[in-house]
Amino acid sequence: MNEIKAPKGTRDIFAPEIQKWHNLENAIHAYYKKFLYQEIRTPIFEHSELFSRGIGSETEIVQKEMYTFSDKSDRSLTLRPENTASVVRAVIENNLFETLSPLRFYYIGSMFRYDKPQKGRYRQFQQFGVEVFADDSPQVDAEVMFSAVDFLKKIGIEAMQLELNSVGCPQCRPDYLQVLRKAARAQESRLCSDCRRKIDGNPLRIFDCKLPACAEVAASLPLISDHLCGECRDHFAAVRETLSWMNVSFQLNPRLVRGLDYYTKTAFEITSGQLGAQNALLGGGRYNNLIQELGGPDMAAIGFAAGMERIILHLEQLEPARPKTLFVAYEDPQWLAHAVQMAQVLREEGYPVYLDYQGKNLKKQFKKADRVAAAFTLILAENEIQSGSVSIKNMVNQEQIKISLKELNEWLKKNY
RNA sequence: GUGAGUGUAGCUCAAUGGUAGAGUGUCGGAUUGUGGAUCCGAUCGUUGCGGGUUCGAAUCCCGUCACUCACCCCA
Repeated sequence: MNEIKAPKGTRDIFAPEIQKWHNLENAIHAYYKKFLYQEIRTPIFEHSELFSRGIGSETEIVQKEMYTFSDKSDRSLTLRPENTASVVRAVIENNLFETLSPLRFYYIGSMFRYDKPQKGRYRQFQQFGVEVFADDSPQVDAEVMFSAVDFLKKIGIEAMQLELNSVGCPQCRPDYLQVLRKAARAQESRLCSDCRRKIDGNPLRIFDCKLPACAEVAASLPLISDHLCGECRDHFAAVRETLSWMNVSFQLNPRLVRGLDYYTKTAFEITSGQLGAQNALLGGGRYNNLIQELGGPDMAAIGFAAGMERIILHLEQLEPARPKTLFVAYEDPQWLAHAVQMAQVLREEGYPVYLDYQGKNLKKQFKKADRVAAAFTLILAENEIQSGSVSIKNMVNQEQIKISLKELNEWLKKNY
């Protein structure tokens, strides 16, 4: 069998699951309007350089996970692995600082990463996210986190945890990393080979190692929280205080690291125990230097991105929410024209209507009506046509009545 | 990139190395204006793919691909 299948890590979404996606998308649009966010749609692919400069050329994502290709003019393009860099690019390119206010955006769309698929992780996956520009207030950080938690609660997710950290800024992080490297190197012999490599690369990752020996070493390593500069420390304190005003509970996690280089100060993640190994539902933070690095003004920003497949995994299976359907049946092909016209009229009135063009006899058509879960079947036959009426059978309780066509609309209004 | 498990009918799954099956679904029928239930009948497969061992392979071995889960990383 060499039939063509969906590429590894991609999937088809259809009924009944598609209903969850509609619900989730609608909820996002509705919820974020309340905070004056506006939707932004950016291209699915960008110049590769946007991501290597934006996300960081040394990150795992840029190093090994990008879908990069050359187009026919030899431009290096990349399917977006995340959307923040694109949004920043769009805001700069279109001078949105000058024209839109407030500078708050949300997006919904596909991202692409060449990862090995497993539960909750795909090569093409959907994220929604928000970005707030031009405000360095700690209250904005808190509001963004509140909205994330509140939104997830409103769509029915309870079992989640907000984890919070400050990853410092260009003033304090380099100093901290030096201290950390030094401390790690002092205990290098006790670390696994993986962690030894991390010392020079990204020493923060040592905190993630699950080996007991490494965890023991990690417990003794200095924490960023003790090495923040005055500004970062004040900002972080204000963020936590605001969260408590807002009644948002959180867990401080001094080991929380983000996989993208652009984060400064606030970093956060919402995790869930129900997801298996890929337990991050949503992650984000502040990125006060990215806009300038991508050629824009010196402007603060904060945002997050959420994995929609992972959210969908948490949503209860819905009843197939098919709207109540009207089925138009005709006893003999000679009445097909009447049936078609009736369907047109009913659809014009707003009802979902189905009829079976290959219906050979009523028995078959009723079977079809049953399969499409029709609520009512409208029957046209010689009897009805001649008297200018229609028979209506309630498919649930099997009651059947005959009414004149003039009364049909009225009847539907009452009984549909 | 690394590791483990699983690949049999559209779907869920059986079959000690000896003729590939069941349930479900689909289609047809149980007399001509009526579905679901029941009954009867039909349809359904290169056992993921390619090699090897064997008189004989769905079954054992090797390879490969896909799916699932985990490592890694992340949403």
